[in-house]
Amino acid sequence: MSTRVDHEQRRAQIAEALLRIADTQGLQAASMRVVAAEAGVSLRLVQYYFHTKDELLMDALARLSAQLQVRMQKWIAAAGSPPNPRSIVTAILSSILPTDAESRRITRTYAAYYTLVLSEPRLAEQHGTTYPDMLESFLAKQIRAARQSGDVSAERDPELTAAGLLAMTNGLGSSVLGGQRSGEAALAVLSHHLDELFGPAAATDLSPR
Amino acid sequence: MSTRVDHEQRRAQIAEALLRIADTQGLQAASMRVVAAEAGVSLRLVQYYFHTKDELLMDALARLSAQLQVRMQKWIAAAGSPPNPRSIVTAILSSILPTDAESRRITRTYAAYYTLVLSEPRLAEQHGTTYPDMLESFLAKQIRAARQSGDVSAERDPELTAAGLLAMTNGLGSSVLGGQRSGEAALAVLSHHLDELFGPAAATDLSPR
DNA sequence: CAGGATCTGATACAACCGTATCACCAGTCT
DNA sequence: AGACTGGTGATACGGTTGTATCAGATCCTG
Repeated sequence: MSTRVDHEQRRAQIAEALLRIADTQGLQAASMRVVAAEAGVSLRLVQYYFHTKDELLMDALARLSAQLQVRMQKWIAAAGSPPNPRSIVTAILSSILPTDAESRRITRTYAAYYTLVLSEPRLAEQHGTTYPDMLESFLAKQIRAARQSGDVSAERDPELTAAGLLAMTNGLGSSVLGGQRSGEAALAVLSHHLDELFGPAAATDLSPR
Repeated sequence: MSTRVDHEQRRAQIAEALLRIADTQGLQAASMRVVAAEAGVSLRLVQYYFHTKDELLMDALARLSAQLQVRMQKWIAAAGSPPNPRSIVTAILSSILPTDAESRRITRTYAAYYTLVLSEPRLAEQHGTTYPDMLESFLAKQIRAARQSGDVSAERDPELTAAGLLAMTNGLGSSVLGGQRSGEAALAVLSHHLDELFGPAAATDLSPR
């Protein structure tokens, strides 16, 4: 059971290279050879650690998804103490919006995967497609809590509202990536809708640390 | 100035074939040869009418954009007489949502182009990127009118609200394409938010004719 | 009717793709 | 010590890509 090098580390090194290329040049530019060059290894090595390209693609996607989850956790944790539904919802949605370098990278890379999933739906099943649903119901739970405490009007349906907010955030992200508006402008749109959903209340602190 | 065949018709025939492939298999599957086969012509002919692949890609995108505009016009016209801001906004947004075969085709094809634009931003300038901005300000105008007639709360900023609604609709469209929810479910989310924006009033008639 | 523009077919090209193969080196285990 | 396995390099294979070239049709115009 002895290995000269750390497999996991090597796989990470290569997968990260793939993600870097997907971010800057799109997935269609990420050939095995280009990935190998970006990672600073030989083509053979890429083949050795990932028997097929699909395997590499899937592994990298899993890592990307993990990175996003870590980021969201960080933003939620920094959402203010004690955490209330509003700050949690605000933190989650803001963390998805491409406003800083990291989120822009993640969002752009996800977008690169998006069309791949559209033309190859089998990939969706393989990867945790259930994840966005979990996120949506988590948001709905927060909104329901806020509604019971009177911070949100009783007329709002929690599920529909959560779905709408998440979709809006994704749509805003797309427009930022497409260069149609700045990250700050997108955040302003989101904030306006959150102000309207919850009371016109408090200041909106953002970003962790 | 004599031509045996109608150039425009031939170009349309080929470009339509490209769009059909982009819809069903994604843009990366739309090679010159495949497009030629789909259009039922020889590879040489495709090259003859479109000197380069970029030219074909751009021409097809322009046609797609025109198709969407026609569809939106049709929906607006059928939005009810006399048209009021609410019905117009509802018509526009619903027409974008992938609920029927045509809109699903258009949305999916647009999505196929999306990542292409991300990795090759120069394409965006070439194409009418100003179009979504026009749409957004048109929506804002409708909302401002509804605000002045008292149908929309004065606290709503027309521009921010319009941007949010459009982004939400785009985001909902993405989730439908991704198989996360049905077109009807997306429409329910949108309707809920429109009900909340305008009064809880009238029935929501949709789809033309 | 000759001549030139318009249109179409067949085929070639160099580059790149994902994947596979063959050979070799360096450690570990029996 | 010797066989075996994990890790690595160089190179080749068949296929597909966008584009180019050479040839031959078909038709309008002078």
